Amino acid sequence: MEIKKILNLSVDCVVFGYDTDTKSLNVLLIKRYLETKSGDEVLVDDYVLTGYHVYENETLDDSASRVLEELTGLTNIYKKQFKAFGDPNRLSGPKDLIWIKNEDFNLRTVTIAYYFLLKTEEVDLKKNISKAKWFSINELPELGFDHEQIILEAYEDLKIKCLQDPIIFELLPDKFTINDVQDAYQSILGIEIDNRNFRRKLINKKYIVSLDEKQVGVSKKPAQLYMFSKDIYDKMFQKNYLISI
Amino acid sequence: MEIKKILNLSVDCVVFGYDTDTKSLNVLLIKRYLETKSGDEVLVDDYVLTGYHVYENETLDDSASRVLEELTGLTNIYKKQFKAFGDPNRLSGPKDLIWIKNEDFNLRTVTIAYYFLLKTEEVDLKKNISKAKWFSINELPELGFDHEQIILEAYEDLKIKCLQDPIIFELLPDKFTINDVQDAYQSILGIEIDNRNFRRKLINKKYIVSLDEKQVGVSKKPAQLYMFSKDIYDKMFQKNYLISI
DNA sequence: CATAGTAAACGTCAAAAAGACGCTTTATTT
DNA sequence: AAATAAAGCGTCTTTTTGACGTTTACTATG
Repeated sequence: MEIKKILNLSVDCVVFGYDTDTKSLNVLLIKRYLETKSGDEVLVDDYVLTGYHVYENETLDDSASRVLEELTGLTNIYKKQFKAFGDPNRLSGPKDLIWIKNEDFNLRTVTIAYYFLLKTEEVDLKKNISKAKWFSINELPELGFDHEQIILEAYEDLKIKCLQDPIIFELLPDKFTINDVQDAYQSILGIEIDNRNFRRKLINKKYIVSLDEKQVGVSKKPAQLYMFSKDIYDKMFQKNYLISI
Repeated sequence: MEIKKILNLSVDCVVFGYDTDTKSLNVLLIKRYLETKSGDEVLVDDYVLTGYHVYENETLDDSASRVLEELTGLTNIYKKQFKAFGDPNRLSGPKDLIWIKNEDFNLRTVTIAYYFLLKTEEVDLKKNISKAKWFSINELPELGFDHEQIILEAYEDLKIKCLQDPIIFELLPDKFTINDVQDAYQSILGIEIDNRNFRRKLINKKYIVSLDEKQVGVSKKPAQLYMFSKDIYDKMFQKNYLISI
């Protein structure tokens, strides 16, 4: 009995990494390989998201976590399933080329897209065999398939989510300064914030905990370090709905 | 060549309808039919969401819209794709029964779940062949498959979305009173709101437009009618991001 | 036709949050 | 020791929110 897939299911991962030094929100992308029908390998000058088939006995969430772990070695990273992409022709490409990792290139492929939030520094790219590279969200390279659209939709979702939940702290180191937080908001949202008002607002949050530590190795006045207490946050907001339409 | 699907793709639609009279948020569900292997039809005492296979040349969005139109006759209804459900065993059920509409019952089925927002009164259930019925979100019947989970996740998403965007007006008639809006929020969010403060706040929004009309046929002082101006709203909020973490 | 009843609609005051902006402090570099 | 530059504090005003008392306008009823 010949088995023929008529549908292919994958996950794609938009890995967001924030870099505190450059104040840049980055996306982790991999160089795309193609091979011709004759089997020669061809390097195509574009990038794609990491993604892979969903295994037979795997949940979608597990699949996304697996893909991330294979690429970065990281587990327990903030993850959000944000949209499914499944246009009938979404993977159409050069007809004589077949994506090396995907023998089902000509099938309809539905992908469940996730995004992850982590610190750029957390990922050790050198130990990776793959041609992974960070790109600023503002300077994306040529992207294969519909991956630019996927990234931009992830970014939109992230921006909105940023304003509702304290996910900014997923992107920042455990110990951060008030200005780190402000910079992250400014960079991600593309806005300017008054430092003095922002400071006051943030310091007054009970879940922003002042540490007995200051920055070291800075060439100006070292700033106070803080941490985010998820415990306190969760206790404060066990369902607080505020109408703000 | 035998063709065997190893994966089944469907959309499921959570149709939310708000009833201004009963102040209840309802979900449209259909009685589930099963048939045994011998071909007898059996009525199972539970309900399911409307959903169907995604056709070969159809986008996911189109598929959801088609399913809604087949059930309700309605088009151009607020629609949101909110999550994909694809656990390997998510459609497991009684082994000797096969869902009448789904010959792929034993396959892994990934469903892209949408919710729709409309007015309960808008749907004429009588002209429907299907056994569709409205249920209050607070009094759901026994549900088949994982559809209770899907509904509850849709509801959670709706509650959050409600607080960000003016989607409440998708659930209300074109002409409504201030109290209608308050009732809808209270019912959907399960909260109490002070009428005088809510009133002030809502009336001050430029996109809440007072009409030259009042309620008719009420046995008390008839209330002023208002409408929601999407035009004005859109002009006001062409990206206003407010940090409120 | 007056009156009672009820929901609609308006108003006030205080507390809290947001916005704008000036000034001081402190560690480091020169 | 002075200069520098970012960190950090303070003040004043405006806006928003929250709590709650009062008035108005329509229908129903006697």
